[in-house]
Amino acid sequence: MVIKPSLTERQNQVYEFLRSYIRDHQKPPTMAEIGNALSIRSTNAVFKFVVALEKKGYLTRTPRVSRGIALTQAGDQLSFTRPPPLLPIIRAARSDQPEQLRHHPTGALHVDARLLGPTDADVCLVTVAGDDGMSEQGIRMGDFLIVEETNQEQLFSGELVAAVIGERIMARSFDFSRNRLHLQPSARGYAAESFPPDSPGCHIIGRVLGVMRKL
Amino acid sequence: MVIKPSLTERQNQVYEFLRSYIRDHQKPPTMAEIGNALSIRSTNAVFKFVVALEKKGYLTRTPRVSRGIALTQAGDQLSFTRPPPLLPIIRAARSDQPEQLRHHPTGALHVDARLLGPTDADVCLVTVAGDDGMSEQGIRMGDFLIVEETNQEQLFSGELVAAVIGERIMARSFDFSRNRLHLQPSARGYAAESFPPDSPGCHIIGRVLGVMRKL
DNA sequence: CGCTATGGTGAATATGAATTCACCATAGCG
DNA sequence: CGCTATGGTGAATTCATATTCACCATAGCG
Repeated sequence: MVIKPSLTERQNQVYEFLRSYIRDHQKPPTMAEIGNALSIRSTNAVFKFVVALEKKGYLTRTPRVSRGIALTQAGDQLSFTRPPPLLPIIRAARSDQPEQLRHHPTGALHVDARLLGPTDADVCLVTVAGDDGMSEQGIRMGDFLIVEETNQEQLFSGELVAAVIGERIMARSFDFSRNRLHLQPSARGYAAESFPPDSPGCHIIGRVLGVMRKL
Repeated sequence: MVIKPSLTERQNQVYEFLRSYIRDHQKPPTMAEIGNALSIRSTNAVFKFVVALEKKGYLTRTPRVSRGIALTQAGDQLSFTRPPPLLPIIRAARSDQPEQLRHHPTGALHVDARLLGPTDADVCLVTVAGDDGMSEQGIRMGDFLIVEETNQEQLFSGELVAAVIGERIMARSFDFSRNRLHLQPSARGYAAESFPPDSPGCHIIGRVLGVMRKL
């Protein structure tokens, strides 16, 4: 078991116990329960561990409240406690009618928040329709792309983006230069495409945060 | 708001409050907190609601334990889609000690049941440690593989499997012929490996059901 | 050596919280 | 009408839990 930075062996044990207890019971343990698990007879010793972990930022307490312990983000609780968001799967639409995209989801999948990372934007899933020339990026036909919906101004050159080109959704490497939008596939044999800003033939959905595939 | 079978309006309100409180606080509320939210001044009234909900199977209590309420699966299924399973992320272990694998998860991620498909076996996640020669399959370094834990007899030739070879976990195409186990990478330049059955140098974790990647 | 951090025991204390008791109001029903 | 289920008040009681106090042992360090 990896010991977290600045935690002693024993503090780490307490921390790991908190994680497993919360996962199993859907609520934090009491001081006595912690002590019981780690063979500490005095709740005082446990209390001091909890305070130490709080000081180091691994948890927060609500004083004088039973089971008042909550693990912090730093301590990595999001993934196993909060139910993961349900992301809509959007289907292709014509690039000159991008508003249509969000209104006709074909389904939805739960995606763990840790695959999303910190983002305030809406996130959706798009399916890769065909072999779209991104095999070098490990993207294949049928994959789901996790897409953070951003507008063009928030993107950096070289980022992987999902875009509607014509009536197809594809993944492309993004580049904006010489006042034109360049969308490049990763594989040879596929043509890069280039559009003027606000071209009706091309609509950027957003940044690709991840990929999911069912075999 | 849809009222669940056999719940009164008020009982339903209590139940919905429990759900939202647990979602927001990662722990169940106290009687007083419930009463507070629903403008019930007497904890006794709240207590009677909780007992009623317990009797109807919407929750279970741990008597005389603070925050001893736990919502049941039954109540969950009626009210919202089941939270996706939380799969442990297992780390490399030596192939001659495969039992060790499950006992030291390094974390866990929620994975939508639709990516898993129908399976009764245990499913876990493994991380792809390095470029392991499966780029033709769209598998890259750092990817999570969704692995259905199966033993060798249940596998078919040509299936993609995850295996512990030496101390590394890798994805390989599975083939059993001439009384030997053949594990082939997809890319040229990587050697296929071949083992006798039950070789201590190789342990099959199971069939790869899917892939997840965070960029 | 004295000083400090860590990890502990055991008991006392105060507050949090579940549970019980007594009693009330309203609505539906045979 | 009397009966029962539901929903409620307020206070008392008892157990659970957090927090504090006093004191101890060990190891590393200047």
